[in-house]
Amino acid sequence: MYSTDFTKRLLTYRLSLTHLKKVGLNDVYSHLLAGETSHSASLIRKDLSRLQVKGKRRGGYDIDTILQAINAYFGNKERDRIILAGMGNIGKAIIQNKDFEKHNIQIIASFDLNPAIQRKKFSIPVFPMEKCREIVVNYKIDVAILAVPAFSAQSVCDQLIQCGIRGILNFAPVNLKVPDNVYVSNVRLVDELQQVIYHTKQKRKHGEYS
Amino acid sequence: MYSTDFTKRLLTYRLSLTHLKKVGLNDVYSHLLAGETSHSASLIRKDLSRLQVKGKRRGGYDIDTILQAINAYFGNKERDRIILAGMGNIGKAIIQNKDFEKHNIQIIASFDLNPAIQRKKFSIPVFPMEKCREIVVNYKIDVAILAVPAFSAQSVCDQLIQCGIRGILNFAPVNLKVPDNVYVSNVRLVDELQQVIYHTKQKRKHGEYS
DNA sequence: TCGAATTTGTTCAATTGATCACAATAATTA
DNA sequence: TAATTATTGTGATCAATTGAACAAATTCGA
Repeated sequence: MYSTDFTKRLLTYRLSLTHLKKVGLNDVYSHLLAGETSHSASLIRKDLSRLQVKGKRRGGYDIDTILQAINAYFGNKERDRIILAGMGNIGKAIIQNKDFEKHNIQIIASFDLNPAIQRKKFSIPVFPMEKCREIVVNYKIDVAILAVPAFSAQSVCDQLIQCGIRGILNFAPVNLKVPDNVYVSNVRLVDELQQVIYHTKQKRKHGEYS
Repeated sequence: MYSTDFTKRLLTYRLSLTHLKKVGLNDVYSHLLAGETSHSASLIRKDLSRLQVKGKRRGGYDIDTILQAINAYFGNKERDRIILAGMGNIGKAIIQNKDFEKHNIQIIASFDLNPAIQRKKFSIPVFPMEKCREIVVNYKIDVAILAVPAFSAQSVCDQLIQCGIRGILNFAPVNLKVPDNVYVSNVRLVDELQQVIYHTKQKRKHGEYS
């Protein structure tokens, strides 16, 4: 299986390529894409080669061909349906984000422990956790976004897995414990920011300009 | 300079260690921390060695010592002050998040192009972009969170840099172009989710259980 | 049509990063 | 106290990933 870095780079390429296409280009050179994505040209060529995308020598690569290959890699034929656990600030921000729809990802339902929130109206239905199994099973859901407070994250995570969830995007600042047939990816906003702060300070110290 | 992976791991360790401490532990073995963080025990020992944290042979490591070393590594003496650009869904979710405060990061001001939003009351003041330079200079701000829509991301980014910002945490689905004395880290929610979906499917195919 | 210029595709080398393995050391038990 | 067990700390090895370099191919211009 390919490394997660490879997979991540593909999404970076896709972002730049859709942009370049919008700007009016039909072809790219590896150098051009390198400038856009800050990956080296030779690495890009290697990645495209792994995707079995052929370029024309001296002619560059056809953008649509690359985009199709990337989408095929992610299996973007069918629409992916997922659920959301936690309707706090982050949860709300997520369901209001239109980008998921654009990429054929649909959040079909949300869960929250708080009955007051269950009663409020959102763009998607909000259920109590007890409803989780029913929905996961009926709609054959594999993936969940976990956006609950830290103190309940592990417990909600366990419930999700119990219901059949096999992939989790976790926003809670917790290192979840899961069986190894479950895939977890963490988005830790504080950590991300702390890293930016750290590396910014480092650049000031060691950077070429200072 | 150390790799970003190392820096990221330290924050993972910190998360588990504060948890373990809360649970009542004073010491950890590298194996234990390995189980919590899903990094190998030997890698953890190497990392701690790089941090110049000494353990006791057969006695493990003192949790507080590690935590102090990690915090020292990130220079957590002084409070870090940053700004936020964009008061949409993500921006609002960020200022409502209490975790930043807990880690001594203070968001001192926010900026938004929309005058209606500027007039609303939030926990921090919201200014028009024209005020940016004044605040960045007066308060000596280095780092900004960029949470504006994709179409204006590059332009706002340019303005931030123009005002003196040197580190950016970017939430817009755009590959920003910045001079190389500026550090950028991207949080791409759609990409993160797409990766989870992809790897979850892969696990179903190739995983040990299936 | 021929040559020059340019870009891909791929091999090779080198660096980096992680794991392995084990010596050193400390604690525990008999 | 001596033997045994458990854990750190690190040198050596192994693997993976990236970058460099160059041959092959295509286009363009003269």
